[in-house]
Amino acid sequence: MTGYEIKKNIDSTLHFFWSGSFGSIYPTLSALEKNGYVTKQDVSGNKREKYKYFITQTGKDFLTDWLSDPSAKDELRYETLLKLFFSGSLGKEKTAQRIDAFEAKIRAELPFLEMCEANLAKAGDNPDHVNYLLTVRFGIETYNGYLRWCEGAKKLLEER
Amino acid sequence: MTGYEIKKNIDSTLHFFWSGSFGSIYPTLSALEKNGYVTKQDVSGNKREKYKYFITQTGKDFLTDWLSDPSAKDELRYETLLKLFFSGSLGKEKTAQRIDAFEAKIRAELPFLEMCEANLAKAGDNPDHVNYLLTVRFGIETYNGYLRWCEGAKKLLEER
DNA sequence: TGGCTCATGTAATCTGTTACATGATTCT
DNA sequence: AGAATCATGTAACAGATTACATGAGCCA
Repeated sequence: MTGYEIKKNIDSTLHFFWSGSFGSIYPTLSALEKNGYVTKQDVSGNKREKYKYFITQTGKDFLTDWLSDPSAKDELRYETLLKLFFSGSLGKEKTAQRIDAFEAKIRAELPFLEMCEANLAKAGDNPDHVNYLLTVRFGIETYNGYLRWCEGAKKLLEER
Repeated sequence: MTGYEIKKNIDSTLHFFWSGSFGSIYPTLSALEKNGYVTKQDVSGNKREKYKYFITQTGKDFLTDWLSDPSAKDELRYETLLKLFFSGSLGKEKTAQRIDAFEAKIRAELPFLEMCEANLAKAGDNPDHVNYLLTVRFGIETYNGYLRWCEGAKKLLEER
């Protein structure tokens, strides 16, 4: 893929749990090429400049090693919750409004994930599809957990 | 609180959705003092050096402003899922092992959250407690979502 | 007395984003 | 013709971690 295509792919398929900017993607691709993990190929033709990157055997070996290592760093920095944690002084009403806004955001994003799930459930022969489907379902289950929380949270605020 | 106490508190109560190292906490406290948001007080006595920080009115006003702004940046960088996404070549068995390991990690952390919930549900008069309880419940619901995903994921791998 | 926890802080480094800089191509 | 998208890349900056440096106090 090209750097631009990689960015597009991250933003669509991975965006639930990963992100990356051009400012990190292009320098990383250059570094990968310098280390022999990928090769760069000019596919501009007579059009504007455009370079596709291809993984090398060295790159594949390195990737396999990385995938084989089960250790993984999962980072969350959830400012929404940080604010909620310290918002006791804000009052119930405002807190409830925050929760509504959060709920709306989640509900707006769910259909996209469900569409991805439906598409991946159909095309099931490629072994990679199973993994794609698993990550999509992770997003769906997490979001459903969020929604359950919203429901309970609003109930709690009413009671107190 | 002292810088050390702040770190301890983050690691225990907030660690589900926030983190911070001494390398960021101490310089931040110095910056806050320089800007008049907190004051620093020597509470060493005849013991080893120890400084407590207290929020000023300027600090409280700034905090209220920050809390009142509903915009929040929620970041996730979930390497576990990133690896899963690209692990189609690893085979079903290894993938299932990964999921088991993830499930074990989550199950190990849940009792702590449930203990926090029980404690907070009891002491219910302080208005801040409601918010603490809400964040703990967020953790619990999210973790339950993860567990539901683990169950479904293992089923999917068996079927295919 | 040895090891863990308490306690403060800095320096080097790493990783990433935002904003900038540039311009072609395609769609309406 | 104008707007959106395609396409590459750099430079300045921001925010955080890790490792270092130091040492007191407490408990078994």
